[in-house]
Amino acid sequence: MTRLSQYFLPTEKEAPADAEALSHRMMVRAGLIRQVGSGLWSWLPAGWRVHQRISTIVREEMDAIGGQEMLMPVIQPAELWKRSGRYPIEELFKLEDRRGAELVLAMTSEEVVTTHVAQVVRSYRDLPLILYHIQVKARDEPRPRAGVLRTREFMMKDSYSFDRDPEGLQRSYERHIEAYDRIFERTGLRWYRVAGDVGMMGGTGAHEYMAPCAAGENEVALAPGYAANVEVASAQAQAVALPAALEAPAEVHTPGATTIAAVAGQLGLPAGALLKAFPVEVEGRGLVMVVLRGDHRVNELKLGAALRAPWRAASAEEISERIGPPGFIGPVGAELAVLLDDGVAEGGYVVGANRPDMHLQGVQPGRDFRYERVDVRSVEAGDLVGGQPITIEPAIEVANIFQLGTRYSAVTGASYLDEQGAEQPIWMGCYGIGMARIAAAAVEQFADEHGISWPAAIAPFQVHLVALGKPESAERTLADTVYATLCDGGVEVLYDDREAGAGEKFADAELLGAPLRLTVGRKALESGEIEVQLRRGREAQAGVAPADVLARVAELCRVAP
RNA sequence: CGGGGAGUGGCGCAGUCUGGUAGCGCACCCGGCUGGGGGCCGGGCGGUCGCAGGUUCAAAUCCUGUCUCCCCGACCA
Repeated sequence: MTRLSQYFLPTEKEAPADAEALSHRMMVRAGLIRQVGSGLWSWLPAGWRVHQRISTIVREEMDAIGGQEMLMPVIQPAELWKRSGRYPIEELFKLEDRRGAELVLAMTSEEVVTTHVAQVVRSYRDLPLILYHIQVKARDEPRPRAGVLRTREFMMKDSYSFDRDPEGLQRSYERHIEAYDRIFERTGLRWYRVAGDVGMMGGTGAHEYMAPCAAGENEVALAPGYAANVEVASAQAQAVALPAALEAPAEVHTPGATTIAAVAGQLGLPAGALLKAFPVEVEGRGLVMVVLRGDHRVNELKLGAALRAPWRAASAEEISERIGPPGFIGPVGAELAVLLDDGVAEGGYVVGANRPDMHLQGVQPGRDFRYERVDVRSVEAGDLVGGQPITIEPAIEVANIFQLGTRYSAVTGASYLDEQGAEQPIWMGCYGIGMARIAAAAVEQFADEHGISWPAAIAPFQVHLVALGKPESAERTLADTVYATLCDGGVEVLYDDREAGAGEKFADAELLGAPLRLTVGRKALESGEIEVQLRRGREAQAGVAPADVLARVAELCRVAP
């Protein structure tokens, strides 16, 4: 029962001046959210309805795979986080109580949930187990941005799976994939699941759920049958026309040419005919030289994964001392290990000669320098996967799933006794979904110049009922009747019973974006039919007699996007 | 953390350079008209100009400090 004349829905004609992202502008204008501070947002009644509908879908699908909902605190003892090694994370909010005891605001709940499981689970008979909660998360983001897309406080569903062994973890992980696929199918979003970075979580597998949209902070590489975050994507490089290798490398004078562009320009060659040397200092291994095609870029995440150790770019001093003059270094004759990127094909390349103002031409990898193959470059649009060119598009990360392994169970002593009575570590997975990002992604994907256009499954209201005509008029009386019918029929309906002009009411209806708009006015009185319009595409539908309105709405809700 | 920008009624802005009665549009309140795409007329309410200090006869305006917010980048377990 929601009458707009009484409803706290502060719509605005103009968006805040400093709002850039579409979802930020639209959600504020539509009266769904209001800012409290940087990265801190209130959800107003209509916005919270959207949020709740998303939570409900998530909850239903988590329950469907046997997840058990619980609730863990936002404020947690720092001790737990020190034990897990996550206390130094800069994004972790740290605070003290009045006695000076150290506390944190949880960004996720691995520490707490693992503690409970460690205390309770004793036997292999207690596993597997999936626990989850829908709770506030706090993260001291260096830069909150774009409305509710990146905030310092937000609601997240986080679930945790506990299994006896890696095979069990794999099964729990796959169950989550099923649940998440269904969740995103139900939300009506455009989405895809991509291979993700396992990062410092150090697990054995990770996927991210991505919703493509302009405001997205991630980039996803796509090809038929392939989708991966560019952070981890691999693809076959596009071919580049190369001069043949010379019988032996030949020196060429390249005065002042310290960049790929400068060398390519002086020699009249494409950048891809050069090799780029990127010396890095690797912990426990010392200086190594990463070599890529001149037109390729190093992907630092992939490099970190390939090196399997912390690393940093070598300093200019280290380069001068150990290799040669910066800007003119290359793998030939360098006395250090060379890691050659997969993007470098057979051919004769130009490389730095390790002497000032000199390069070498006709260099052939393998013949002229020894190397170890790695895949450390960033993929680019047009690279091939399975013979098909990839495209790269921005996307919002709306969920992620990780196979954690035994990292947290080891530090909290979460173990069980197997059939032989031997103590075994519990294998864990963790799985997150952000409700706010799903809402924002839906706005980003479907809004048009008139406003939001919600997928029916997460719309704040199914029906936006607009009453036109003077108060107390016959059309108002009819609208009241229609409203009562819809409410009695269990339809989620927002009734615009305000004393306002038609234009204002239609504009607000399109801004708020309910999938279905019903209009009761003079035309309805004359024709005996209530007008029906779908928000998506603003398509007028056949009218409906007041007596049939429930059936018609039910029918349209089934076909509405 | 680096770079850029902004704080003036609820929202969007002008005024600041060149110190001198704080303004405009929208919204809001009252009255009337209109009643199918943000309509019209008339009358109103509402602002210590982010905060603190300084200069001055006088500060939204000049100076110093400080807080907050936004955008780009870095970062993003």
